[in-house]
Amino acid sequence: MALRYAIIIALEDKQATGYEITKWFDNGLGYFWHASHQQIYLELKKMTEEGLVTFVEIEQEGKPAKKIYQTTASGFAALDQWLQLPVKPMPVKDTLLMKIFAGSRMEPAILLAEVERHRTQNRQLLAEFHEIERCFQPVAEKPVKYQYAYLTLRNGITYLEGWLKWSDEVVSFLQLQEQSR
Amino acid sequence: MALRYAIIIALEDKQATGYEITKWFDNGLGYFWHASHQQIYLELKKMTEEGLVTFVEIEQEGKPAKKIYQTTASGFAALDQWLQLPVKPMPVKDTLLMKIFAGSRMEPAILLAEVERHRTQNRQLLAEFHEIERCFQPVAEKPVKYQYAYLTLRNGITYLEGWLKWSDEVVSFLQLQEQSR
DNA sequence: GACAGCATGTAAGAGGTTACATGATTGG
DNA sequence: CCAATCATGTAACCTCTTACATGCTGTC
Repeated sequence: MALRYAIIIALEDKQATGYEITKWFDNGLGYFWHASHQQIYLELKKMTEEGLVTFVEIEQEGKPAKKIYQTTASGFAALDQWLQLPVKPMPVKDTLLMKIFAGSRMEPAILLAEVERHRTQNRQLLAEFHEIERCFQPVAEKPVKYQYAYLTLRNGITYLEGWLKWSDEVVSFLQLQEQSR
Repeated sequence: MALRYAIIIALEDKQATGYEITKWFDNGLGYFWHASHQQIYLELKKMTEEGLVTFVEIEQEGKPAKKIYQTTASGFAALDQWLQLPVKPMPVKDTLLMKIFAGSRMEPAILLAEVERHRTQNRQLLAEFHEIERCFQPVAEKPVKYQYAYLTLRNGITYLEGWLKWSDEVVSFLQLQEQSR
C-alpha cells in the first residue's frame, strides 16, 4: 500500500511519466523508497482505475508514446489520510550483516573484499548526497517544503557517515584476521 | 532465498524449534533479519524436504509437541556456497522518511508526535543493545565467532546512534514549525 | 475471566523480482 | 556495432503479511 503514496508524493508538484518516477526513485531524491518500473507501471494502472491519478497520452516521433500522470483531488485526499496513520517500524533485512555474523565460516580476505566493495559504493553515494546538500544551502531561505526534503537527505547523510565509521571497525578486524591467517 | 540461510545461521551452534528461531529473530541477536513464524514454519518444511535440515519430534505434557531442528551437512554446504556470492544492496523502503518528505502537508504537531514515538522506541532498543554489548566485553578474549557477532551488534549501535542524532535535527525543525503555526 | 506464553500450522492475497518483449535514437 | 536512453508493458514466480485455527498452562 505504501508504494502508491510514494508515487503520489513523487507527483506532488510535477506531473511525470512512469519512466520518470522510476528514475526519481533510483537516483536523485528517491533515497527513501525504491521500486522497479514493472511495479510502478502496474501500480499506476491500478491507481488510474481507482481515480487517484489521471494521464494524458502524448504521441512522439521516433519514441514510444508516453503517458503523463498527475494526481487527482481524490489522490491527494487518500495521501493526506494515509499520512495520519502511524508508521510501523520496518523489519530489518540486511544480507551483508548476515554474512558478517557468519563470517568465521569464510576466508577473511573474501569477506573483506565484499565489505570494501560496499564501502566504495557507499562512499560514492555519500559524495552524491553531499553534492545535493550544497544545492539546498542556505536551507533557512528555501521554501518550507524543501526544508522537509532536506531532512530526509540529512537522514541519508548521517546514515552513510555512521555506516562508513562502523565499516572501519569491520575492516580493521578483518585485516587482523587475515594476518593471523 | 536469504531466509533459509538466516535460519541455518540461527541453527549454527544450537538446535532449536521454529518457535525459538522466531524469538531469536524478534529480539536478542536478530538485529539483521526478521521473519514471521508463519514464514519460518513454511521455510523449515521446505528445507526439510530438500534435506538442508532434519528434526526430532518431542511430545510434551500440557504443551503441543515440538520439532527440534538441526542443520545437515548439506545445509552447511549450501550456506557456505551462498556466503561466497556477492550481496546486492538492499532496496531502501522507509515509510517514516516518506512522511517527513511530505511533511509540509501535515500538522507539525502530529508529525512530531510520530517522530517522538520512534525516538522512544529507538532509544529503548539502543539501551538493550548497550546491555548486550557489555556481555561481549572484553571482546578480544572471546572466541572469534563472537567477535564477528559483535561487529553486527556494533552496526546496530552505530546505526541507532546516528539515527537518534539525526532525529534531534528533525525535532528542532518541527518545534520551530509548530511555533510559527 | 482475560490475556500472555508455548507450539504448531493452513490459506488467501498483497507486494516484489526476474525474465521476456518491442522499437527508435543517440553516443562512444 | 554495441550499449544506453527513452518508454511502455505482460507473465511467472517468489516472498511476505494477514487472517484464521487449535489447545493447554500460568499469571493478573
